[in-house]
Amino acid sequence: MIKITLPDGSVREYDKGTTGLDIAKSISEGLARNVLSISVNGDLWDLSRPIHSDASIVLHKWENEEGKHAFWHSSAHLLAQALQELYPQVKFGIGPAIESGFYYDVDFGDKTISETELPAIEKKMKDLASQKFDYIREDISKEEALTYFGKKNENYKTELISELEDGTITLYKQGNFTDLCRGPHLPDTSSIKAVKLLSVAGAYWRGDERRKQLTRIYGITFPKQNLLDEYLVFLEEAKKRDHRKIGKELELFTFSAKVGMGLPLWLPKGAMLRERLENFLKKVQKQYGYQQVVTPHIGQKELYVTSGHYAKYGKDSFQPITTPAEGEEFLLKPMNCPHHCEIYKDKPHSYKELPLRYAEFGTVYRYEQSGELHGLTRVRGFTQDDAHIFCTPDQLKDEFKKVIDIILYIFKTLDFKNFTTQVSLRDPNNTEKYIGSDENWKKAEDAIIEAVSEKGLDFVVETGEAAFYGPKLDFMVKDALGRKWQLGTIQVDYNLPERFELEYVGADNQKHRPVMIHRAPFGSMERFVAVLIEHTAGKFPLWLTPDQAVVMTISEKYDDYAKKVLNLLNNYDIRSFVDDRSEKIGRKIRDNELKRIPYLLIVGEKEEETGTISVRRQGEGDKGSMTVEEFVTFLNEEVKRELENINI
RNA sequence: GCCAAUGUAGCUCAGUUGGCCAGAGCAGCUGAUUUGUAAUCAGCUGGUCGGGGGUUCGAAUCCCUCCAUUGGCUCCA
Repeated sequence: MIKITLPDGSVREYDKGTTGLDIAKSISEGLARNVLSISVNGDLWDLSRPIHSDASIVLHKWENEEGKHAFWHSSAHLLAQALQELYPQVKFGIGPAIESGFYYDVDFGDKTISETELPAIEKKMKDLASQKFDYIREDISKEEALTYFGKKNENYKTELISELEDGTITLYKQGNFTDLCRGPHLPDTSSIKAVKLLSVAGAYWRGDERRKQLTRIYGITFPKQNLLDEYLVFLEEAKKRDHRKIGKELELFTFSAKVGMGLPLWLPKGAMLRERLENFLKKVQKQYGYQQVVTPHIGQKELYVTSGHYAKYGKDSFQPITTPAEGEEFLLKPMNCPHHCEIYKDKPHSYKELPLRYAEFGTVYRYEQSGELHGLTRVRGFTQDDAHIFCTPDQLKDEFKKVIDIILYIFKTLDFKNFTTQVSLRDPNNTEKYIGSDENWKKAEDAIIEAVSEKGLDFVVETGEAAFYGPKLDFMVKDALGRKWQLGTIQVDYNLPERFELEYVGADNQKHRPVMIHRAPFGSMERFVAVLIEHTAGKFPLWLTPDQAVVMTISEKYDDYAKKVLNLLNNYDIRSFVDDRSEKIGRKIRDNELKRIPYLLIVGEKEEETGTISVRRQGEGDKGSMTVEEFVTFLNEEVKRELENINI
């Protein structure tokens, strides 16, 4: 007998060689029906794998990430099995579970596959699933594995195997499909009830663009049809929140093929929104001792040679602008920092002046690959809410922490609750990708980790993700479809001060080198607005929204009164307009609701007689009537509430 | 840049075994209506069917190419 410890601490005895499924059955029939995988002493196992010694276990169901993972991983194998039957020539790459579903990368040889073929593959998957194939685990040696896959000409598999350590390799088999796999898997295919293949895409083998591009098929599966239905509804809802769609509906921005792809054109309402965001941040930054500066959109090539950007990105950037006579070369600026370094160099600095904080809403231009462009989130010309802090090494950590405060304040004000933070460090095995000394990198990386830890942020560390001149802390927020975007960023930089030979005179009357912090709380106005749109579905906070109120007339008899109301609102700085179309009030309500105008003000006979307005809140309905002054107070209090949850 | 797909009026979309002057709803314009809490009625305007080339007696429809967009991959200072 062996002792099995359950998550609640209770211990049960089982025969040696019992399985996860046996344990589940011994607890309850319902659990046995729903359990998908098991952790044995912290390792993920199949439910059918015999347990030979004492262990503590956790059973995973659909509701657990581990359970879903096993389910989708097994589904990827099912997809592969279906592909093998339908397209015998196919060769397999890898097929993992992902955050929502799974994919399989396959090589169809000369054949191309299109999405029109997906329904047939789905059908085959469902057929196979209902045949209840067991997922059978098998241990073999590396040599045997190489021979086995070699015989089948599975060159992607043999490449993977040859890189594995010598020893035992596990295979999983269901029906006549066998795959190299660590597992774990479901006991059998029958629990996969609902299948949806979502898209076909190209994906380079092992993520290397120099290697062959395989066909990736994305899919998702569920143990019940209604879960799939719900997921498809979610996808539809997410589409409605897409910032590209809402941006068009609310007339915030547009693109023109004639102006150029990836170059956003901000329409009046979008420009208004953006301006308010800028003013909001300027106000916060003023309190933190930032000073606004302004620099041009181009700079001499030499500037970027000095900064190191030219060597790193010159070939992949917009190419230099040349002058007619003198043959000078200028680059569109890809970053503001070199310009700000030159501002710093305008005069000598004393340690008493530091930290110096130069801020600029600086528009930069980067050549992004055409296939990368995506609405406002990935563009070729964008405005960073940039600033560079020049400080002494002693001041670095405190300054870094203050920047974190600004970012958290902004996220809180705009109700971004589900952000993640990522510390990006240099790849120690690939240091030639970066500039600067090992010593400076260490100092910079330590400073970030200390500051972030002291701030109590919950962060993940990614090595190899640093900027080429320094490590960074990024704040990531998801869009409506769950795609992660980097918004705020803070970067520590010892290198540019050296390259630009920046100095200050210390208390010891000696020259010293300052440290630089690059930071952008929004990241870029474009991307930030995009994510804000998706978060709010276009219902912006009252303080930010382009139009706060609309005055709607019952009939044209009340046009004059409506204009009086509008004048009053203007006097109180309420952003508003009149809807005096010859339409019924129901129609005006509908149209302005759809335009996400927060307050709909109705004026007719009653209101004119009593000198009031009838107030309706977007999405909520009638709020009764009040005087314009009362409404202004009411609205201003709401704005105050939106902005006051922050104490700097 | 690569793989796959899409592109018909300002917007959403019909229209493919190739065949009468290419359609609808919404938006816009004109007129009627003077309206009380999510769509008033009528008329009209609007498209070189993404651009170019080809096949054909005939192309929105088939082929080639370019452009743009979408979903991914690679990249992201």
